[in-house]
Amino acid sequence: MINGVYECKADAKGRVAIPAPLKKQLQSILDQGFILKRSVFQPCLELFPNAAWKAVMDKVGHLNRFVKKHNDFIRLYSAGIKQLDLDGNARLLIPKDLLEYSGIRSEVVMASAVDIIEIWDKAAYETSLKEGADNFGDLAEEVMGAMQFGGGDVS
Amino acid sequence: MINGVYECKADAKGRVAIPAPLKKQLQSILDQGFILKRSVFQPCLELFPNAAWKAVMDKVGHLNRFVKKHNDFIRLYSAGIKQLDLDGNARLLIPKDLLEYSGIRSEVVMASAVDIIEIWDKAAYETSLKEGADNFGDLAEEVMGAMQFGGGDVS
DNA sequence: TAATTTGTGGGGAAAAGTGGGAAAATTGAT
DNA sequence: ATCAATTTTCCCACTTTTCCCCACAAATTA
Repeated sequence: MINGVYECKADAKGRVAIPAPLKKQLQSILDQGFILKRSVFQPCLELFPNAAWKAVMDKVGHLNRFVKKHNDFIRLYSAGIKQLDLDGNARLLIPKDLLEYSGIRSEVVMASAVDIIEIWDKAAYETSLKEGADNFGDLAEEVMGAMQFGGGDVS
Repeated sequence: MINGVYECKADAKGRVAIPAPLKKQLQSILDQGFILKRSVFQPCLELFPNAAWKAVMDKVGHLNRFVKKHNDFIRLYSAGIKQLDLDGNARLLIPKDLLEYSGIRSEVVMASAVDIIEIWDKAAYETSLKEGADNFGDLAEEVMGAMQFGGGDVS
């Protein structure tokens, strides 16, 4: 479980340093490599620690390739996957095609999402938060159902 | 359960001392760390004692990120999350992005909300109280009206 | 008034972030 | 096949920020 949302910067070469607090949380698995890929729903990137990626692949591995939709899903979901290691300064080098897909130029947001990290262009991130806030109440109720927050109110 | 609303100040570095009465209530968990994050609906911050946060994450951790609404919920709810510890003087160091989001410069209000603490810029807090006061009667009736209180009536 | 607790501010060491450039590798052209 | 040109990778050094500690001011209590 990873916790933390941090702003950082990409340099002209597409290198992004992992913010220190996140780096600390990932310390034990930093050298095990990562998978970087497009997000399914949003114009952002997803960074999977290798173990988290394996967990996903376990599930994908149980799909039936003789079912066309399964086969299609596997191909589409795997599109643009890159295996990455960090450089000596714990920076990710984001490939050009993924920079373009995510719209990342300089200002970047790294946002934990349970067991992976979403990597956003800052402006795109803020936009998506603003758009989502309007009906967050309905969303929370639908997604979390009877979940008990403080006083029955998700503030 | 945390009680009380207190005013305090942020210094030029974004450090906020926890008022003594609150500190007393939290004494046993001060050293267990906190989660600080944006509130979704209001321009204020939410401070979760670690235990309270874990309770939330137990549920969020079971969501399925292949469901778009789940994915959206996670991102919206996680906005601005930071893991924090107190410094040697029991002060919180509020990160720059959260200072900006909350509009906090100097005057701060810490308001308990059941098991978390809301942290407001004082002016923003007063404004939100004024706006809320107009229809507070209706709101109270709507939220609390249907609830069964223990012995007798609520008048 | 003295003593203790609470609140406030600042300085300096250490870590993190940032950028540039050299070495290595790849590509392409002659 | 060799050399030049471009890209990629790696490493180093500088700048900025953060964190930790100490010291003082204010307020509360004895």
